[in-house]
Amino acid sequence: MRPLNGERAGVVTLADVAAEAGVSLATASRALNGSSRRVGEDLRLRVAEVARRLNYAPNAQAQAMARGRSDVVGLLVHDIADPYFSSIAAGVMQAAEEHRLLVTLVSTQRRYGTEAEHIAMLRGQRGRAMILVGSRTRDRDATELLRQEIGTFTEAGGHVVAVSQRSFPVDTIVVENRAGARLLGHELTTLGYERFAVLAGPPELLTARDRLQGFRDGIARAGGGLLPAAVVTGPFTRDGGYAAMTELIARDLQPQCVFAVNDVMAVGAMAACRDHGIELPRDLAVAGFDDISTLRDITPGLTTVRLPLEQMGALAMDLVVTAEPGGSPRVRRVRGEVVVRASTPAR
Amino acid sequence: MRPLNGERAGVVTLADVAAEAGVSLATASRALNGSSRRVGEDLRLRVAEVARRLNYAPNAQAQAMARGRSDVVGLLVHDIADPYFSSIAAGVMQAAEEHRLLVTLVSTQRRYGTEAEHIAMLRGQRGRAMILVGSRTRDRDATELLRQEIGTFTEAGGHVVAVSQRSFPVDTIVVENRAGARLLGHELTTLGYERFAVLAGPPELLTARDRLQGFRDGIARAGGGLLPAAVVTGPFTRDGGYAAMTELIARDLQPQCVFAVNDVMAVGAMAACRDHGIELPRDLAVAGFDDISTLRDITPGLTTVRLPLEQMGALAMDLVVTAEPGGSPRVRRVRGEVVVRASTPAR
DNA sequence: TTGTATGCGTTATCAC
DNA sequence: GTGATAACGCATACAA
Repeated sequence: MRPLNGERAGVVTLADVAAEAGVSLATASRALNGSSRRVGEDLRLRVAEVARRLNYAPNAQAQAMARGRSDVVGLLVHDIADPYFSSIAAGVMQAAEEHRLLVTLVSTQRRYGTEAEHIAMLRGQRGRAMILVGSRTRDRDATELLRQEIGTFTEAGGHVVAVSQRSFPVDTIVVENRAGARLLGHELTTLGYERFAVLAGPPELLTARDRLQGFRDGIARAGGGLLPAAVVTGPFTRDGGYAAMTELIARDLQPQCVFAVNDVMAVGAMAACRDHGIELPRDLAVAGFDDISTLRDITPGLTTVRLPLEQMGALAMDLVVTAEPGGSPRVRRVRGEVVVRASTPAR
Repeated sequence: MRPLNGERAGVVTLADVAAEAGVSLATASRALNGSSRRVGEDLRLRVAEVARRLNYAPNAQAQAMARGRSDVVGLLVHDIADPYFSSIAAGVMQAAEEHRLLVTLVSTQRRYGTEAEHIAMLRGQRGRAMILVGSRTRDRDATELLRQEIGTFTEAGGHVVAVSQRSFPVDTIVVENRAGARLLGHELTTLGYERFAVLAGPPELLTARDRLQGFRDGIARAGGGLLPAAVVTGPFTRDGGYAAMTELIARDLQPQCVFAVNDVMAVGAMAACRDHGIELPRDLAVAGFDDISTLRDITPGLTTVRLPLEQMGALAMDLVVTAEPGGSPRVRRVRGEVVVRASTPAR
C-alpha cells in the first residue's frame, strides 16, 4: 500500500521511483520528464507505471533549482477582491493554465508603498516572471525602490510585465487612461452636459491623475469645463466613492454630471446619491471607468469606458511566455471604449 | 556596482554574500536567517550590510529544500473572478501577509472534474499547506481521486484545509448550507410567501444540493411547499442564473418567490426578470445566498443568507498556521445569517 | 562563536 | 541507451 522504502514516510522521491523500477536515477528522470536523450520504451513504461503507482509528483522546487528555471509566475495586485483586479487575475489564471504555469499571488491591499517589499518576496521565489498589475504612483522614493527591485529581478534573468503605466523599462500593457477619459468627456459634452464634477481617486496614483486630466481635456475641447472646487479625491474603493460623493454633495455645487475615475468609486457614489435622496439619472448623471462586470447588474446602467480586463490579464501572460532572452521591452496599448448607458441620458 | 564574482550574471547567492563579507557560508546563513546559533554582532552587521548592498534575497526554493518546509500555501478556487471566491481569497491573502506566507493560486474555472489535477500541481510545489475552497461534488470517481491526492499530500506532511463540506478527513470550515437555507425558507414563509421556485445550481455540487434541501425543509416545516416542476438547475454563475430564470419564466408556474441558491445566480435571475418585463419585487420576490459584496449596489436589495466570506478565508489560513503535526482534523462551522432586504417584502 | 561537510531532489555532464 | 556524479543554493550536524 505504502511505499516500501521506509525513508521519511510518505515523501516519494524520484530515487524511490528509480529504485522500485530498478533503474538509475538518471534514467528515471529522463523517462518521466522529456529529456533530449531518449529512453528505451520498455524502461520508460516501467518507470511511468511505478511513478503512477507510488503517486509520484516531481518536486518542482528541486526541478527549478536543477534546471535553473521555474514555472512559477508572480502576480501582484492591489486588491484581489476588487472586480477590476479579480477579472484581470482571471485572465492571467486562464492563460497560466494553458501554459502549465503556476501563479503566486501577492496583494498589497492598496498600501501602495509596500509594493517593493512584496516584489522582493516574489523575487525570493525565483519565479520566471512577475506581472505587476495596477497604477503606479507619483512617489519618487517608492518608485525608485521599485525600479531597484525590478532591476535586480530582471538582471537575474526574470521577466517583468507591468499593466498600467510605462514607468519602468519592462514589457508593459499601457492602459490609455487619458485618451479614454478624453473620449468620455467629449461624449458627455455631446450629450449636452456642461457642469461637471469629478471623483478623482487618490492623488498619488497615476491612473487617477491621468483619467482626471484626460477628462478635463475632453470637456475643454468641447467647450465645457469643470466647476470650481469640483474635484474630490478619495480611495479607489467603493467606500471611497461613497465618501467622495458625500463630500461633493456637501459642497452643494449642483453639477449636472459626475465622473468617478473608476467604476468601483462610481458605484459607491451612486449609493451615496440614493442615500441622499438624489435620484439617478434624473437629478444627476454619473459615469465611471473600467466596465467591471458588476456593472451589468446595477441600476441605472452606468456609462463608462470599457477595458478588456480578462484579455489584459491573458495578454500579460502572453508577454511572459513569448519573452525573448535579450529582447527589448515591448509595449501593448489598450484603448478604452466609451459605453453610454442609462446613467447619462441625453439632456 | 555589480557583484564582483562573475558567475551567472546578476544572480546573487548566499555564497556571494559570504565571500564579499569574508565569512563562511554557514555564518552568512546564520547571520541572515535567525538560526538558533547566535552570531557575533560585528559579523552579523557586516553580513547584513553586504546582503543589502548586493540586493540579496534568499532563494526560497533552496531554503525550502534545505529546511524541508516551505512558506508557500496553495489556494484552490473555482473561479477567482467570482466575488464569492475573490472575497474568500482576499481574506486568505490578508492572513497570509500577516504570517509572511506566500500563496499560490489555482483556479479550476468551474471544471470541477479537474480539481485532482490542479491539486497535483500544487502538490508538486511542496507547499506547507493547501486551502481548497468551494463545493465538493457528488461524483464518486472524482472524489476518490481527490481523496487520493489529498492523502498523498498529507502523508507527505502537508496540511489541508477545506472550505465547504467535510468530504475528507482534513481541517474543514463547514458552511452550514442546509441550516442557512432552512432559516431562509422559514423566514420567507413567515413573510407570507407560499408558492416557491428554486434556481438550484449544478446538481453535482453538494452546496447546491444542500441549499435546495435545506430550503425545502424550511418551507415544509412552515407548512409551505415547492411548486411542481419548480426546480431549475444551471451553472453557478451569473449567466447560469439568467438562463435558469429564463427557463423558469418559460414554464409559466407563477411562483411568488424564487430562491436562487447563490447570489451570483440570483443577480443573473434578476436581470432575466428585468429583460422579461417582470418587475421586482412587485411581480416576484427573489432571494439568494452568500451575501457577496456586489449586493450592496443592486436594486432592489437582495434578501440572502450572509456568510462572512473574508473571515472564512482568514480562518482557513489560521487553521493552516495553527496546525499541529499529528493533530486530528478540526471542524469550524460557519452559520449563515438571514438578511431580509427589499427583494422579499412582506406580503 | 565560527567553519567544514553533508544532504535536500532533481537535472545535466560526463563516461560506458 | 544507460548509469555514475557533479552541480543548483541553502541549512544544519558536527568539528574546532
